[in-house]
Amino acid sequence: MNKDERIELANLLFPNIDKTKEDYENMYSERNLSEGAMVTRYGPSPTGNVHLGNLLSAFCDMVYANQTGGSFFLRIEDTDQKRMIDGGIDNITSVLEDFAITPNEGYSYGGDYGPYIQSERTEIYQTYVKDLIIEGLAYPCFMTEEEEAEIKEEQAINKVRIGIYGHYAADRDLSLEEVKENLSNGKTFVIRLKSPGDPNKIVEFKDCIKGKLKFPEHDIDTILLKKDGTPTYHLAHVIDDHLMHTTHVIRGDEWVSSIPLHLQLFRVLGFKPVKYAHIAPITIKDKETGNIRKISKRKDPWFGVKYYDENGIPIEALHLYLATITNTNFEEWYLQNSDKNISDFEFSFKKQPVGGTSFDEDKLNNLCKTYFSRKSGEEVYNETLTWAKKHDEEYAKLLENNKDDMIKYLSIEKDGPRPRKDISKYSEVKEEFSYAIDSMFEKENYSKYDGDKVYDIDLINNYIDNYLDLDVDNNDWFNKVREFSIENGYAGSPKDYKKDPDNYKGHVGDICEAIRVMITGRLKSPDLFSIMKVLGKDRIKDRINLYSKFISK
RNA sequence: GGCCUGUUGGUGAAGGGGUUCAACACACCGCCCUCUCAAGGCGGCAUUCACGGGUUCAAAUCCCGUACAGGCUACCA
Repeated sequence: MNKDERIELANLLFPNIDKTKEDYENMYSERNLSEGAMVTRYGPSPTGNVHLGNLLSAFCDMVYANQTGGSFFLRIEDTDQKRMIDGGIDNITSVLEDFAITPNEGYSYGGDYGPYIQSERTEIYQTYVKDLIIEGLAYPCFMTEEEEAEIKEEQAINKVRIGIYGHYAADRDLSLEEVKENLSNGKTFVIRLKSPGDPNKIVEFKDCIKGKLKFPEHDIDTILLKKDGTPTYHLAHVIDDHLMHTTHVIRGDEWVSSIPLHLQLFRVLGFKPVKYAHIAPITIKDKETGNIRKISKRKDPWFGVKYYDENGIPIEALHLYLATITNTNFEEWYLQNSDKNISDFEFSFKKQPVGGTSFDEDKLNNLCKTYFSRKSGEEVYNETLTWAKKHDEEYAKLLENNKDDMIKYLSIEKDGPRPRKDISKYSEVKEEFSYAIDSMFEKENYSKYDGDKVYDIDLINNYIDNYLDLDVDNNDWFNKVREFSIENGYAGSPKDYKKDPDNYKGHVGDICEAIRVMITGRLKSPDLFSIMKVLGKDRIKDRINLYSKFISK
């Protein structure tokens, strides 16, 4: 076909397309950004639930765009109407919101480069394809899906490369007359790329994360426009990221084998290619088989996104985890910079893992503990309350009614360079601080105490009445306990006791243990004196009475 | 079948020819601190980097092969 024929063909195929690619080039002008600013995008398909892997890639998009003063946008990739699920799009935006991953622009966020949903961009794609046809770089293919499947089956049997290329691309050089005839016979068609690649040539390419990669040139006549006129991912990706002026495409590494195709499309369309950063999938070592596999929603609860909210894992702690798997040096940096947060860290593609990243639940847990340890008692209180309002209304009410006490308890051993590190989830607060709320303690009190010792109530009452002074500091308090111990036949320190156990009834620790169990109902607790201070003498006495009732039962 | 990619301790991983290169973190164990717990301190935990061969004076690091794992090979993304 000569050019005139191709123009006729293009008009025949796309009679309703009256814009030209120049119109769109002018419509979406270059972004006004400083040198080095990265424009990234998250392009989910509304075909299922969002999972951890999606979150990781969106997190990367956000972090790189933010730290370079660029832009991070959300684009809905809904070109496959068959796989759409109800509420899929709303689900995406609400998950992003819940996880504090905030695009600067995009679907439902606005911006100058929209529409940010591919189903509304069909005309744009068709305009570029029409141009490709005029240029002789694409053609209509009338092969049915069955015919194509047969070819591929035959290729598999003959052990040759699978795909529509070379002589398998039967409709590549149809004459205008043949096309017209097919059309008048009512045959449907797709538009294929007339790939200019030579598979004997090698394309070299540098991925921001994976480094140098080599592939044979792409020579398959990939489908650009489906039978229904909608684009395939490949075409939509290249056109959108060009028009939206994306600088870095960060995506899962299941896409690396498509790089030669995408690079070719950029060239054929006359676009400047984007930079690619392919991130490794999140994997897990299967306990049964010992194999590494992608994490799955069914087997691995943390893969689903609901898990975090339901279990009371703070979003910021999850961000911390995402940051540690995004850059392998983040963790060390964070531990050394207790006063800084994620936005102070400089992420780099060079420090991004190349192979699979394995999910490490222990590490997440530890990160959560570190997160809580760096929050003040009041912050922990507020966040826990917010969480409880959603998941445990009864407890939320108790928290609200006991705000002052609760904050005091949550603040124990929080100052200084080694803050307490005992909570890893909001859901643990209720259990960990079971002694903190009087009404709760009255109900549950000693039911959780699993020791078998019975403590001497008179002894402790004697101590409370005659020795306890809540207005002193921790050292003086403890010296007083020691004094009391010695006077009552207990050793002043565990060491003294160990030297000569027969000479003593026990040691200070036993006295403290008795007090601890009586006022908290447990053998382990944060600093005892701090708890006593919050309670005050009257409530301490109440609890001892409670204990006496408990043991007389 | 073809084309890519990966494989370092109980776990997550650093390191991409020599020089503390087998870092760091988590977990675990031991000791110390200590009224308990958490935290913290000290120490232990891969003589060796999937396996085989090659290049080199020198390899976890480069090359080839094998095994295993993952991805792609859709009118899905």
